[in-house]
Amino acid sequence: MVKHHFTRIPLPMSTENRRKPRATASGSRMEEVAALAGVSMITVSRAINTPDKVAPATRARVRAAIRKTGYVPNLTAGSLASNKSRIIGAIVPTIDNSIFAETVRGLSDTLEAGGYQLLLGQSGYDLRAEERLAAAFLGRQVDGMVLTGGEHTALTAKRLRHSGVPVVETWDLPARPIDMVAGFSNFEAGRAVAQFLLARGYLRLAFAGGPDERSSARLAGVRAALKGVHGTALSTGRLAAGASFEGGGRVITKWLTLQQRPQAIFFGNDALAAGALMECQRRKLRVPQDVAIMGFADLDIAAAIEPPLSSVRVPTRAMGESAAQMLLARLKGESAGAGVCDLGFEIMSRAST
Amino acid sequence: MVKHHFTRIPLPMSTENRRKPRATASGSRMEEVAALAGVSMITVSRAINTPDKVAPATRARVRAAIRKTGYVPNLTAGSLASNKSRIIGAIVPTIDNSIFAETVRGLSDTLEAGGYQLLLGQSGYDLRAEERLAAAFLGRQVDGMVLTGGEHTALTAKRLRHSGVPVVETWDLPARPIDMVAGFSNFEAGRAVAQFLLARGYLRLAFAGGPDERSSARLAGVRAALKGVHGTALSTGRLAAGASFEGGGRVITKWLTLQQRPQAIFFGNDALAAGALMECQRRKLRVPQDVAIMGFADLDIAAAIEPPLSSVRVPTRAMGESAAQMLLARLKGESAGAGVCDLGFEIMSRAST
DNA sequence: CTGTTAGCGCGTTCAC
DNA sequence: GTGAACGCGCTAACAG
Repeated sequence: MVKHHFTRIPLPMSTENRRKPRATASGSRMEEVAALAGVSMITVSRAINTPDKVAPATRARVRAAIRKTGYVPNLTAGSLASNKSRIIGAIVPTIDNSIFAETVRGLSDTLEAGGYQLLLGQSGYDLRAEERLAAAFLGRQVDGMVLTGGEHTALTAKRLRHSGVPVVETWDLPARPIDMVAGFSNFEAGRAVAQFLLARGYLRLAFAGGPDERSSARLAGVRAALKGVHGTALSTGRLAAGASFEGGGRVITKWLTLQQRPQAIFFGNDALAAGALMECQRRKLRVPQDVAIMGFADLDIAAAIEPPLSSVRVPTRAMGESAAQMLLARLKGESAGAGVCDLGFEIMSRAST
Repeated sequence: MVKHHFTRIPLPMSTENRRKPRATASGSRMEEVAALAGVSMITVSRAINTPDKVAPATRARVRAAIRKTGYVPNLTAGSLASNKSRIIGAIVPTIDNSIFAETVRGLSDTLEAGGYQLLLGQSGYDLRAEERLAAAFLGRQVDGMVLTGGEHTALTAKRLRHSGVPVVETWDLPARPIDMVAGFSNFEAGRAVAQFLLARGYLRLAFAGGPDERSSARLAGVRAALKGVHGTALSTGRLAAGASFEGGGRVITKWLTLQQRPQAIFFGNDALAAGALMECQRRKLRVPQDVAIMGFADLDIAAAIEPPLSSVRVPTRAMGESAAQMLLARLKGESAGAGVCDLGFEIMSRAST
């Protein structure tokens, strides 16, 4: 009697037991295209990715076959094989706020033109959330990362440094960047605003901004400008994250209760400043006579509102575009690319100050 | 003499010629984790993806090994093997415009809570661009798609239908949806606005909106409401895509040149309407006595501006959240999920009308 | 310019 | 509860 005790005989699985080709309604595979065009798969691959390396006649046949089959390449498989995803991950605090939306738009437009796509995450100004998103993005083999600001958890920074993918930090000039930077100095912007206001005769200033790192840097800049200047004063109020018209209005309400009222208020962004301006309209307060108002970011509303709002023009869109270009350059192998790109800012003096 | 005429002897390639394990700075592979934990790869996989199916002790050892190695799973490889990417693709006209930004935020937040990520594309109101983006997203094996509006190229619709991935259209109620819908009726919104204005005694109306399909639907609704009502008139002006304060101001300038001036202007969005309002302030025109102004979307600025702006509250954020929930439900296998979700709208009557 | 071979890193399938 | 093999669909590396 034969004892059936085979300790593993690696028989090929019966065809029935093989994993079925996926029930993909999503169409044909490269193999079919190759068969139809009478070439090998690699030729199809090249006709798609590097058309120059394929003879024109062959290329035409492959293209025809692609059209006939309705073939859509599976980029996931391509990514796995090539270790290139052609995806860039970007993390912004929020997209509601037009200031970051512009940066995302610059990023997205430039990346799409370069054949890359944007995986977008919102951190909600929460560095833990940023950490989770960054990990998830790295797991997806993004080819590059764009972050907002220079403040991250230690783990985020470590992972990104070790990942080997190019990284661009935006919206600030971090003292110790992870990799590349496309930003401007929030500290210098704060200082410039304070100097501007001082020069116009406003000595008692107020600062009303968010709790984030960049806002803090601007506040530090304001402090630096005021330091040792006689007769100056600074009140500060931190607002919850986010930029609302309503929040700006509340600052005016609060301001009215103060004893020594500040002569000028520097807001963390134009939405707050515009909200304050509208509250002043409602209360018949004169701007800038009763209180001068300064915004930040120079959104469209700054020039449109009455009275026009002084603000700080920052390179919102340019930061996105530059970040994308720096990444694209690095990904093309131009490793020499500029490391830190200071895109500057500009004080826009209008009627509100 | 032996004749060396081997017509292909599949010798293993010499080790030197093998493709090198990628120069990945990005860390360890699952194999190393498995070795360290003394288990097989599949157990590591299960400890990550379906922890319940692994004994607690084993799970703990795997977790420790993951921590020690700093292992980050390669989701691309996982996607290829499982045919699931845990990525949702979304295409909006633009992200600059706060109205879509809110929807994207709702989407992103809900998807991230469900373990999915958002691949974002901007079409710039261009259906061809949408077509390209949709193809690229499908090629990336997205698990679901979210589109803005119900108008797409025939090819886009066909590809999406054939793809088998769940699709949600937002911001309108298409007559013939591709799959699911989370929106509201732009036609009815237009009609409701016209009826609202007529009821308040404004008979000569103007419509100033963008060139997109949803704007056209609202205009059609306005027309329907005016039809057969004696003494009414309608001027229309189409603005370039996008919503700027400045554009709204220009409408007022144009309006001043008209002979029979419309008594009320219905704008395609609040940015235009607010821009118009600010232009009126500048020109000392009284709102609504000289001209009534109606916005759309009920952005924050509508309630904040002076005079407060009548508008139509639309479920910007809810559309994003609902779209995400519908997709997540479908992806969990709850195929019964509601097909069309009309989230409605609400006329916000304020001082500008 | 075109083809052959091997394998990217993981999840699925079945067996135990 | 755990494991072994196979292959997802494509591209890198070579040879011709």
